[in-house]
Amino acid sequence: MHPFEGISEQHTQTIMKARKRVIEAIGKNMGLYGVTLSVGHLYGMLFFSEKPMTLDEMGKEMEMSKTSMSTGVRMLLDLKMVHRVWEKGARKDLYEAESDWHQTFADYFAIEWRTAVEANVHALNRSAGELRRLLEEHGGDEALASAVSKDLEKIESALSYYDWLDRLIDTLESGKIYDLVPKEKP
Amino acid sequence: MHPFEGISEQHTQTIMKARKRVIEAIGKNMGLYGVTLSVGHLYGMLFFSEKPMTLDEMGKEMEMSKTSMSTGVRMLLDLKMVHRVWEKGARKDLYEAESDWHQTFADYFAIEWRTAVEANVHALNRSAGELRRLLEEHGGDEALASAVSKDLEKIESALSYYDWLDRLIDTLESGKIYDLVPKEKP
DNA sequence: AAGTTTGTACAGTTTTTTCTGTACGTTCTA
DNA sequence: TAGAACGTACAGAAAAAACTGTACAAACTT
Repeated sequence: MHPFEGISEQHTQTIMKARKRVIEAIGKNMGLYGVTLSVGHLYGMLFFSEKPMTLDEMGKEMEMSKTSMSTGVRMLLDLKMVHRVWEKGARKDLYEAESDWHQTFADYFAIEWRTAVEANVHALNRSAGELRRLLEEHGGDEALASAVSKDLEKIESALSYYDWLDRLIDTLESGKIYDLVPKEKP
Repeated sequence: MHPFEGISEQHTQTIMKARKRVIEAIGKNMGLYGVTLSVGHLYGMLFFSEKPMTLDEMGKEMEMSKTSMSTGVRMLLDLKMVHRVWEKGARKDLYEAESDWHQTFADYFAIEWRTAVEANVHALNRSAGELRRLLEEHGGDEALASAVSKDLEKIESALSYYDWLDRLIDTLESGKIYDLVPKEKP
């Protein structure tokens, strides 16, 4: 990261310091996306890099092993926070940070939260089915019916929440969210 | 967790199995809220418990130390996923899972994401200020102006995103989100 | 086809996090 | 006011994770 040809040492320092503050902040808060401090830092670095970077360049800049860069980049790729870039006759793979953070946010939900919703809904439906069957077959048993009904209520309430969450994620994924909450300040 | 008085062993098994599946799924996916598998599991357990639980009861049920229950509960309290319950002349503290998951979801953003937004915005503004000053004072320097402008653009784009995210969180916190994405299926 | 170069799998090490047991301050009981 | 019970701070042990170096397969160069 020395893109500052023709710029004095002092001004370079100022720019680097400004960048570093932001990178640090980003890195620290990317725990919300389930990534390490160092992976967050890697993203921040790529965010400011004006040209796509290779694994070797990242490793040098971060003072970390190439292996770590490889796994770090893969995580960021999975989250769609980074994408591979093609360049004429390039030997090495090149990576670039996704700069549209609205998109990144939406992707995160479409990828991670959607998966969780599906897994939970699956479990909830399965259990709800079993409980409903129990209720059908032994509905006469007062104590049983009462206990099962309580659980079923909780499960149904959870399912209703996930239904809503799923629709919320839909609006993020489709971009319809920007009709509801506009990008530009009202 | 043996609320099943007057229910046969076999039916108790069925209910427990249904619960366990859900608790497991919940626990597994609560990593999205930044908590451990075991804390997620604790939450799931509380979710199905029909009466509020004490730390000792949780420890017994989870087969974990009371200390772990204490710290686990505090995390869940911080996330507002669990709240303390008052009971007539109770020696021990009692805790209960927040059952409104819409609220839990909203609180999570209001608590964790809002904090992150604020920290990042702070850093971005600070750095933007420094860069703008640099630009004002040495705008004549072609190379400098070009480099600084690129960084400023990125920062401003990020700030614009955070402004949007902040407003999105507002709609979650105020409940206005349910006008935009209704709880009930359309 | 031989020789490089590149990215990643894997095993081992280091670091971090999670969990436990003890100790102690606080609050309730008698 | 003495005694017991409760919750948590803290330090150490156990478990999990992050990170590194080596080794190797795939792709490219010549």
